[in-house]
Amino acid sequence: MKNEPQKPSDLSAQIAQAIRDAIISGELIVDERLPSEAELSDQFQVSRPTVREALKRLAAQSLIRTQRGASGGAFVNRISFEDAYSQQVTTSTLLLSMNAISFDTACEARFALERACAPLSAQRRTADQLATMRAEIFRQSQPGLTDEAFCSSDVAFHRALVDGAGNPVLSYQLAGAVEAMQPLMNMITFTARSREEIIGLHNRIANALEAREEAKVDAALVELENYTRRLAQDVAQQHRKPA
Amino acid sequence: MKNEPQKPSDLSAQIAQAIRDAIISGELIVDERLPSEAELSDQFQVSRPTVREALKRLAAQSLIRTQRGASGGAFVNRISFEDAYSQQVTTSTLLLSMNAISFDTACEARFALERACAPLSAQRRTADQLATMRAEIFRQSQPGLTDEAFCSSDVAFHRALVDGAGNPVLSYQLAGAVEAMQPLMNMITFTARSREEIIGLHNRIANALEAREEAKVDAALVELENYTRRLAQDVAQQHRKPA
DNA sequence: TAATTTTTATTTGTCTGACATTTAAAAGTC
DNA sequence: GACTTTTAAATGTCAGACAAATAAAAATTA
Repeated sequence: MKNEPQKPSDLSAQIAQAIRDAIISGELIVDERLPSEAELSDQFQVSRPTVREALKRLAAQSLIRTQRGASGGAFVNRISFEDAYSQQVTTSTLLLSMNAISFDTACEARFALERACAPLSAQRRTADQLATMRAEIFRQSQPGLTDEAFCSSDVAFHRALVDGAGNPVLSYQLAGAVEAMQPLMNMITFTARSREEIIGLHNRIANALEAREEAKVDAALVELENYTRRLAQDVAQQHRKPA
Repeated sequence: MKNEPQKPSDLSAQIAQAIRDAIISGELIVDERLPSEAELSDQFQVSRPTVREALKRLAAQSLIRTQRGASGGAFVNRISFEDAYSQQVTTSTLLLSMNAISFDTACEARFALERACAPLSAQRRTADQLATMRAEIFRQSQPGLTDEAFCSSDVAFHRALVDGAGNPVLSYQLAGAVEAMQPLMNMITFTARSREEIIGLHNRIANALEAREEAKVDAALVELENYTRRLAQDVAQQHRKPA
């Protein structure tokens, strides 16, 4: 854990980086206790508030956790898929909403990624995952369902599809992407979408997965992508000439 | 920007969450200036150090940036692809190294994702991107190249492939994944890999992209995946019986 | 008047020192 | 030996101060 590798400003950022590097390099291992704030103050020759600001930066990235009391302190955190996933969703959501990503671009990326795990899912999906998808389809066909509930069920359906691949790395990457794009999707297709059409395609996906037919899963996903993009184009068209 | 929606501890985390929510909801927009630290202290009824810890948490996520001096302050940051990308690499790298992800799992995910953008890349790759890939292949075939340099060239090659899809969202997602997995890849294949074999496959990929033949790109990627996984199995075998 | 320099006010960055709170371990008690 | 009390160590929070940067206002000068 060396001391100052950066340009001269923002001590707390420098210290955070030094500790971060130590964690990434393996110099500090999971569940290892960092020196106390007082000791870090001495080591880095800064005050305790500065050290604390550095530690809070690391805590925000889930790199450490802190515990109060005797034998408490800051500990290197084992980053869980949940941690990584929720961080990715936050970041990706803002990234998309702040950078004027076109619906088409987001949609293309989303379905490209989803189709990537369709073959694996066709091979490996469990009965449980299939049941989840069926249950979500059932929810989606309930008459009184709000738009919000329909969308969240939509996300759950696709999440089950992705989880079917049985690869936690894929699930982490894809679920983050799908969820981050959902607000963008919803905003455009909220009013225009036909639930029947979507439910029909969901059913085709579920049936294809049940029969473990990769090609049919892929075909249904392609249709869903085309339908979604067509929808968005229609909505855009209407916005241009609202007469 | 409401005040306390959480359980009673870690004020700085609560305040950070409140501001984070305000940014995500759009209540605070890009480049908008937050109240000064003193004003936030008043609003949230906490001391300035506590406010500062909250702001540092947000800065660690690239949600805000700060500027000193008169008319300085904390501003809502427009998250760039670079920000999101580097954060994702850090998180994903640690996620993989801390959770005993098997090489096979990581490898499967990586190539599944990469194959997802191969068709798009075949359609859209620019002459420039193709030239980048050729240049990296050339580097890889230089005799005196260190293992580290070979690996970083490998990453650059695949990055160009991904960028060829012309979809920044895909590039962001994929490049993060590929780069995060590279250390894991290298660790296992460093000594055992045959550069000739890999360069041959890279050439096949580049040729297929030049001819815009999706199927051939995919086939070459599948072969590269199989080769890589076979390699890893061999290495694992040797470790078990080192005689 | 116009350009330049100086001053000033505001804001973040950092430090010192203190107290509150939590928690595990040590000491004491029955 | 089991339980209670005390103690010490650590993080969480606060108050007040000064340093440094920076933009705007004021003063100065050509």
